[in-house]
Amino acid sequence: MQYWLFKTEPDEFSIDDLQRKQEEIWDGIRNYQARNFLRDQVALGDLVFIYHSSCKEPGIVGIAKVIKTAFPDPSQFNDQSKYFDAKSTPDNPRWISVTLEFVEKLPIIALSTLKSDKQLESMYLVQKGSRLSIQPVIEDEWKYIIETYS
DNA sequence: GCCAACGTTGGC
DNA sequence: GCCAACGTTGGC
Repeated sequence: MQYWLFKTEPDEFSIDDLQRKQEEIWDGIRNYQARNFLRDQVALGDLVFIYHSSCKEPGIVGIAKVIKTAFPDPSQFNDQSKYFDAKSTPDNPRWISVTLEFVEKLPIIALSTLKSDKQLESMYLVQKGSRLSIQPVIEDEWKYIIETYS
């Protein structure tokens, strides 16, 4: 069992949207490091913190579960999509999606809270320059966050 | 809107 | 392969 943190902008797709739809193809990831995690490491049954970014109160807002692993991100072939990539072909897809299922909503665990917690100093999310939209969370961090803040 | 910290592109 | 210019992320 592995743990992850996926960022999303709530204006685009929020935890409430996921709760309403129950499952969602996680598309639009256009960063190679994040893509590599999706392609090579995200496994069936892994648990994911859903994180709201670029919004009034950034933070962890819920939990989801991986119910389908690496497949070509459909949006890269859709020329109507803002994620369309003309250089990607079905034979050699460049971008990868997984499907997430809603598990639960959490009372927001604010970025400022996580940042000020000494126990979480080494968490990737709070590192300077951390920008990855798909990032691993180590088991100790996951359990500590659940026990302390949910 | 600002800007630090990256990531990508493309000429050489 | 180097690196300047440009683009993006995302907190504040």
